[in-house]
Amino acid sequence: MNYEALLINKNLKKTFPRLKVLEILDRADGFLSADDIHSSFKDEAHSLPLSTIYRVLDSFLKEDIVHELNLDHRNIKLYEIAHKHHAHHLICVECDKVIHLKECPVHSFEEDLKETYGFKMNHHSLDFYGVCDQCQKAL
Amino acid sequence: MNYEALLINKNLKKTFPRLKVLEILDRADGFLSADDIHSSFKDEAHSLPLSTIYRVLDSFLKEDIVHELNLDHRNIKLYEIAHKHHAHHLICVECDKVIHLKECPVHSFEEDLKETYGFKMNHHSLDFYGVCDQCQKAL
DNA sequence: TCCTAAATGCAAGTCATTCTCATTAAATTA
DNA sequence: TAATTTAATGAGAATGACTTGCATTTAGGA
Ligand SMILES: [Mn+2]
Ligand SMILES: [Mn+2]
Ligand SMILES: [Zn+2]
Ligand SMILES: [Zn+2]
Repeated sequence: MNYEALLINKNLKKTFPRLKVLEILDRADGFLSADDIHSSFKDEAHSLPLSTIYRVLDSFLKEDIVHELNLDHRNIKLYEIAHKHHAHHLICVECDKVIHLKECPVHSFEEDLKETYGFKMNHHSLDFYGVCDQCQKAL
Repeated sequence: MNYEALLINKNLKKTFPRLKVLEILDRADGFLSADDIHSSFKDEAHSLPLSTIYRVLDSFLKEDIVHELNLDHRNIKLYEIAHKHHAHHLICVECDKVIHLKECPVHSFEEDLKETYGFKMNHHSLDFYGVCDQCQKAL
C-alpha cells in the first residue's frame, strides 16, 4: 500500500501524523481504537497526541480511507482501513474480537425501505454480538 | 399498563424512581434519552438525579423492561419500553426521528452464523441511517 | 523563497455515563 | 408492629472518550 499516493489521491496533505496513522492501521489486522493507535508508538516521546489522532481519523473518514465501528457493549469507536465493500460484524463481548462478514443480507430490504418510507439512505449498521468459540471454552 | 405489578413480576423493589421512570417511558411515544427523562420533570425540585435514572434504566435493562438503542451519529443511548419482539430502526440523522421496523430480515442469517462460527449469540443490531422524507423537503 | 491555508501540539473543555459514600426506604423476619 | 437486613437513592465528584481554542508549525502552491 502506497501511503503517500493514497493521500495525494484524496487531496489530503501528506503530513507525518497522517502517514503514521495510515501505516499503523494498515499493519494492524483488525480494528483499532484511537487509543490503540496512540499506544502503538514505542516511545511516548515520538508519539502523537490523541487530539491529532482524532483529527487524522476524521479526515480519513471523510475521504473514506477508514471505516468506523461503534461498539454497543463498550463506549468506543474502532477504525480500520476501508475495504472495498462495507462489511458487517460478529463481535465477541468477552474478548472484543471482531469477525468480518462478507455478505450483506439486507440489501434488498434496504431498497424496500427507501421505497416505502421515502428515505434518503446514508448507511446501515448490522452487527451481531455474542461470545466466541474460544471465550465460551474459557468461561 | 400496571407499573407496580410489572415491577413485582420482575422482582424489582417498588420504588418511587422506578415507578416514575416507568410512567415517563410508557407515556412517551418513542425513544427517550436519560436526559430526556430527567428534563421531563416539571419542577427541578421533584426531579430525579441523573445517577438514579441511569441506575433505574440499568435495572430495567437487566429485566428486559426497556430496550436500548445506540445511535451511530450522536453519542447517546436511547431507551423505550420493550415490545414483544426486538425491532430494527430507520433513523433520521437530521431530526433524530426513529421509525420502528417490524420485520427482522436476518433471522436465518443469524442461525447460519451461530453454526458457522460456534458463536453463542446475544443480540444483533440492525439500523438504517439516512434522511427522512420531511427533512429532505426542509433542506 | 515566500505566502497562506491547513494541520498540529498542547491544554483545557465537554458531555454522557459511572462511581463513592453517607443516608433512606423496601421488604423480610421476628 | 417493630426490628433487621439489604438494596436503592441523592448528591456530587470522578471518569473517559472525544472535542476545541489557540498559538505555532508546516505543506504545497505562487
Ligand atoms: Mn450491509
Ligand atoms: Mn432482528
Ligand atoms: Zn471472544
Ligand atoms: Zn428527519
